[in-house]
Amino acid sequence: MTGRTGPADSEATRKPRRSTQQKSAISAELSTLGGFVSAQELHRLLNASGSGIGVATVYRQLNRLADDGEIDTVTSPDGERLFRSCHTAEHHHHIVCRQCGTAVEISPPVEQWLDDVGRSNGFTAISHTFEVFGICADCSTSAETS
Amino acid sequence: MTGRTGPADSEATRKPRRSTQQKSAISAELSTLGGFVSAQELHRLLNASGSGIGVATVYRQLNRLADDGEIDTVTSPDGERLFRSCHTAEHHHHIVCRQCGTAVEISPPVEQWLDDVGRSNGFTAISHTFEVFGICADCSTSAETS
DNA sequence: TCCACTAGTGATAACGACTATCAATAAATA
DNA sequence: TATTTATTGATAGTCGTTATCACTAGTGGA
Repeated sequence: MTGRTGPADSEATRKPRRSTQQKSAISAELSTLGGFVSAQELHRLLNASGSGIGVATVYRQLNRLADDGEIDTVTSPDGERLFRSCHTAEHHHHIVCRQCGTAVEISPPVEQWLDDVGRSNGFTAISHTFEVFGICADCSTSAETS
Repeated sequence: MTGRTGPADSEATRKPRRSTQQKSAISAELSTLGGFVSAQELHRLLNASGSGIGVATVYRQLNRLADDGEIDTVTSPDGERLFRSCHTAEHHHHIVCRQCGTAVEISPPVEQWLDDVGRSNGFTAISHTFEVFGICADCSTSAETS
């Protein structure tokens, strides 16, 4: 016991969360982009526009935002994690453009199905990833005319 | 023109393929294991049982086997690739035990659905990953009784 | 308003998975 | 058996991501 009063963890698990310029810059950039971006790319973009945010901070904030459910994450085919600001809190999936990161939300008919399959095979604590990549209409037309 | 006769690429793209002890050892270990393993783990196991196979070789063979469709690959939630010998050549998915790597083949009702969704959103060249992880019956019971 | 406290930052080292390099080795073929 | 060259293995390098740690800057109280 330290004797400090403290905010007595308002939510389930207390998490101080202090608002900083970097955090705002990151979320801002993320929402103006719209599509999915890698942490590396985001870091590059942020520094290109002047702010001297470090890589570590980008990763930190991105992870935190993801934990808090404020952004969506996806793992690209080559193992890189991609992020995008998302407003739907509930579980959903995307079809993501390999080229520009544009994403459309989809709801594949697998959630219920998965439960059944898991149960009937004796599996518990089931988690799943369903990620779809493709080339969006814009990118495929611009590729043709080049 | 080198003048060599050569096998005139029997398949689509010619690929010499020479049979080596290492390759056999790797596929053997893979099929006795049964479940999914990471390249690193496989390398560890192989060296534990005497053979002095290098990491590079493990990765090379694993990649080659995967390319040839002789083994299945899956990407774990933390980005590591897992391999297992598989006999079904056609496209399918698995539900994999996070603990022991045991896998059951599943065929989620998404293949056709995906086509439709992709088309209706203007996406082409669609690829998808659908990976399910859980704890198998064996592992969950052994965890209880510990 | 000033201060103490500490979450958050940033530079960089470290880490882990994976790949490239390259001399040496060992299958296949003549 | 000799020749050719695919394959190997040790190792350095790449790349994404995280840990470390001294320092900076929100925040709440005096």
